[in-house]
Amino acid sequence: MPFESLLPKNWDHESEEAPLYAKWEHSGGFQPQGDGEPFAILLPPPNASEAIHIGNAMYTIQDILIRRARMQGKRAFWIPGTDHAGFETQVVFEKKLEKEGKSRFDFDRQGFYDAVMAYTKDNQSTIIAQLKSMGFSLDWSHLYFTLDPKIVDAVKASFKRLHDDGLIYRGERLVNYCTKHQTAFSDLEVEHTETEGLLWKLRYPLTDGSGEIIVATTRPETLFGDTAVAVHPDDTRYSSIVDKMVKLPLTERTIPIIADQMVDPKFGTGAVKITPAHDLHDFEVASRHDLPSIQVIDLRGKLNDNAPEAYRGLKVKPAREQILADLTAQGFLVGSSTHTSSVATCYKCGTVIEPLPIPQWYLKVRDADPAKNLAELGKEAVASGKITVVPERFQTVFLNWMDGLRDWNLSRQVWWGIPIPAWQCAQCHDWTVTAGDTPPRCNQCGSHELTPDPDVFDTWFSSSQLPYAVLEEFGPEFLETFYPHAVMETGHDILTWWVARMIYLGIYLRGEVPFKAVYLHGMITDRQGKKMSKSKFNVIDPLTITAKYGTDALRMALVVGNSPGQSMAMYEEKIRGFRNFSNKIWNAGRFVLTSLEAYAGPSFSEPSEAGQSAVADQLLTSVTEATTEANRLLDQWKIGQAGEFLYDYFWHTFCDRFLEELKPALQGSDTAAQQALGYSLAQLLKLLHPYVPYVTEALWQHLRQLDPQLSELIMVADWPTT
RNA sequence: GGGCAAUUAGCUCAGUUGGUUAGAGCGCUGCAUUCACAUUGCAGAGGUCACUGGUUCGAACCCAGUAUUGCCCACCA
Repeated sequence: MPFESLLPKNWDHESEEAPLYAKWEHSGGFQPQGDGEPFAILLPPPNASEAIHIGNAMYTIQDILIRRARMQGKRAFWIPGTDHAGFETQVVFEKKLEKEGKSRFDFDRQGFYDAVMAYTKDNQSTIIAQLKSMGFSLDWSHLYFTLDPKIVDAVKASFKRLHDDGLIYRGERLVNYCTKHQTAFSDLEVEHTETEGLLWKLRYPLTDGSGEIIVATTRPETLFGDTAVAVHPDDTRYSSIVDKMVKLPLTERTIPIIADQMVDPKFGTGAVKITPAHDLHDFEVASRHDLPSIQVIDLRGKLNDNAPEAYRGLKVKPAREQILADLTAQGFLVGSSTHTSSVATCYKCGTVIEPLPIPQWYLKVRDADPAKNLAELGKEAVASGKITVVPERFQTVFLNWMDGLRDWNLSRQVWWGIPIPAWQCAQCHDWTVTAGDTPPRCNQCGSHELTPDPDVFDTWFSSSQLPYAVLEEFGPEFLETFYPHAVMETGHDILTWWVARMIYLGIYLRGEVPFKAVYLHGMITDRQGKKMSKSKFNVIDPLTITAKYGTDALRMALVVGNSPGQSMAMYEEKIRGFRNFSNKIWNAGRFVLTSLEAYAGPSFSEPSEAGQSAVADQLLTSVTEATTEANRLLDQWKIGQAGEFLYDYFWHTFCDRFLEELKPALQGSDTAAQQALGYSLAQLLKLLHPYVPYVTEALWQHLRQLDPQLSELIMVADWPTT
């Protein structure tokens, strides 16, 4: 059949893409094949309960890496999965409930969990379909979900092991607590925002009647939790009254004046009230001076029974107003001044974080024993080059981060997630940790009165174990073969949340780095360089784009003109340009196909002998050079540059120059020139295939009709080398 | 307060580690249509490479500093 009538003038992505994907998937080529070098990439799991967003479209980089590896004959294994995204999903789900006039408290705990599970599973099929439509060559026969029983078991077993090794402990300290979401957070989940506030000066009279001390505070409502007033040891203004007692306003309680280095004599009045239960500094001062701690704010952000009756049950803000009014009335308020400070807020809802004394499970990141020093183990892996970081500058970011690493709070007061396998004894209050099974008795005193910890793990604790937990889920031979993974490709924004934790947990728990390289891409922004967010109405939905311009166009637009770690603007005109490129490839292919319709020469899979045409010879040389250049860039992780190079080469050298110059040869019977042309096209399609898989595969299928020796799919064709 | 990045054409950005006249896409100007592709081709205009010094035979690139923007980290009550 003549190609001319067979092939439409324009690349028809709409009708071509889905059948091609089905063909790939059914071929089994997405699964690791043969016995080449193992090359695994774990898909950073998208949130199962959300639709795909433009950030997920950046998985294109992984697809490019995996498709090239596959063509290079490696055992390419790209592992798909979805994330239960504990807290994130619970927030979304609760918002949905709120719209229905319900809350999670309308469910019992299991009922709620089941409802979220159903909701999540429901959405999961949507996101899988969306990932497929992006052309991603993921091995769907090995799909994981972060709450798969085996993964859950692995996470609990790790917790037990870390606990037994002394790296997990029950920390009695202040935690970052969001009173709206009713859960604690790690330091990472707290955002600091500059806020203009007031600094009040309060008069605390000395009990011996010899005077008073004026303290400066931004939080007068915590006054009932004060257990001391602190001044700097060298501050001569106060040296004579250190160790004297003062009477706490609005109460009958007396507290001491103490001296501590922490106090900045130049700030405020040089005297600060110490509220160990509600301030991180004060907590430390209290532990140095052995001061008691009195909690006056409860988990809902209201004053509790430790406050005088008049204030109990008031939320922080009204309580503050009431207390200030009373202090003023009784002459304790000396004055106030404006004051800018950075206030800790919940990264999700913006509620001011309340530091509260709640015991939680912590992972100890430093230890005197080098074999247990997680922070140093992680550092060493990167510093020594066992893990390559791309771009390089993030290596410094990583190392600096590890230097400042602090113990990690693993507990979340959330219902959706993996329950922490710990039980508290009603008798001795000690904790018994297992790998999941309910313990028969308390490890400490043998009592049978055990209560399970109601908390769940921080999602990142489980996701940080995915590199091995997922492989183990598939079977021990997978861990054996594919660990460590070839590369972890993700956004630079989660270097600290996720990548760092995967590294040190992988090294400690499995004795080897989880991946050999980390590739960090930048964030996608709108044309003005602003972050995309639903509330700004500047989001680009990847599926709308692919429907309009084709998947290949979006894929090119995402990687070309971008370098790792650098944020990148995305807008429609840019994508349109790459739609034109898809079409250019299509038409170049169409032209070659129609020109060679009657071709009966040697296969296109090998370069021809020296041809009769000088132009054909130049073409072969040129394609060889282009192949070298593309490989050189790709070997240096320069995916964007390689893409741009191939774009430019194909369009302006192959098409504009060689196709034009070879037109005369195609009219005649210069078989050598024709073979050179067919060969060159095949090579270029292969080089382009990881970037624009659909249009290249579509053409390849037609090219095979001229040359049955070509592989069945370009997806598994031999990668061009020189 | 500390750290990291960015600053190159009207716009969005590359620039392969110091080497001729600094590149691309979009936009703009002019020309071309029975030609694989107008989702095209050819030609062209457009840049003091943020600024100031320094190193060098030679700097967009290296060094020191300045400015602006963005991001990350940080417990000043």
